[in-house]
Amino acid sequence: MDLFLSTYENKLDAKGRVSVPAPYRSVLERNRSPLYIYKSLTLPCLEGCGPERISQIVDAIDDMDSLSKEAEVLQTMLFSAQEMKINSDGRMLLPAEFVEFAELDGVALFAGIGRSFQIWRPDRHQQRELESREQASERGVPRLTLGRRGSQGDR
Amino acid sequence: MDLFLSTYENKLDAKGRVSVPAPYRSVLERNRSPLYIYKSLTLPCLEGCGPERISQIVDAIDDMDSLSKEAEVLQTMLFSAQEMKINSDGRMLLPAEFVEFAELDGVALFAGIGRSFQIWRPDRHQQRELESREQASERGVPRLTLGRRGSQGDR
DNA sequence: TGAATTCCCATGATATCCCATAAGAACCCA
DNA sequence: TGGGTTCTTATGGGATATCATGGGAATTCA
Repeated sequence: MDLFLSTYENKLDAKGRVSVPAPYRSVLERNRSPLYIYKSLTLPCLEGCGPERISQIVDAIDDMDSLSKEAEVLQTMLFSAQEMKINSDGRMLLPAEFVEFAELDGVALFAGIGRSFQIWRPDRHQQRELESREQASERGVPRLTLGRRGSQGDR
Repeated sequence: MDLFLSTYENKLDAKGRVSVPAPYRSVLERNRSPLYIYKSLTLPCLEGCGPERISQIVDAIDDMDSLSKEAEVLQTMLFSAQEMKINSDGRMLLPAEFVEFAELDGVALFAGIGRSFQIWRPDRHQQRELESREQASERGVPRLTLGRRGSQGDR
């Protein structure tokens, strides 16, 4: 079970370098996966993932009318995505465009959410967590069905 | 996983020369693929791809009634297509017709969308990205609930 | 012969690599 | 349990290689 979990705050230096948290790195290395980063479609943060997610998007586009609005939306994810080179020190170089998009300023917060992770400006992330917890207590928690998927068709 | 991703803004000089982004070049070189450029059917931009994509289009046309209007429309993609020579500096020469079609003016924006890429006039492309992001936040991301495909997605 | 195109080289910016240091965490041995 | 040692990880600085791009010479074609 190779998943991205937990949160880490690492420094972003003037050159745009950040250390990728070691646990994330070892997930990627175990799978010999390169790392892809792209701008979130709906949130002011970056998303990181392995190649499976990227090829899901590519395949999804091929399966739909390639001239539709929906396909265009998915293409937006692709052309914001970059394969990141992680150097021997375990760092990657965030291009200026990414830094600006997430409005990072010296610190990058990595938040693992399973098969992918997000990169946030720390104060923004904290605010988002607060909002989510408020919503949970006001409107209740979304239904969480944890049955085994696949073996027995649930749903 | 040889895909065209990310965006790059390169200069288009008076001679019509543009650098093909190095990552795109290495995708093509790895596959020993020549590069084809053609005019988009529906958008004011150019499209670039390798030979597989071209033959996909050819096959798609062969599968339809070759005398139909639809086939005729798709055929216009093909006869606008040109194989581009990439010189030793990694640049290609965009014919005036292409430059005019995409209304390029000194800068060419390359946007990788998986198995192909597009070449835009930067302001136009930014507009397009904005629209897609609006649509995504209003109507949500198109069915990215693409559960796990197959059993093990890797490679 | 003139225009267009290909080839070659120079340059600056930027990314990539390498080494050094420091803080923490894990470890070991008494 | 405590104290010291070794590894791993994060981070800073500087050297090197790569890439985009401008200019000009050589070549081709009409």
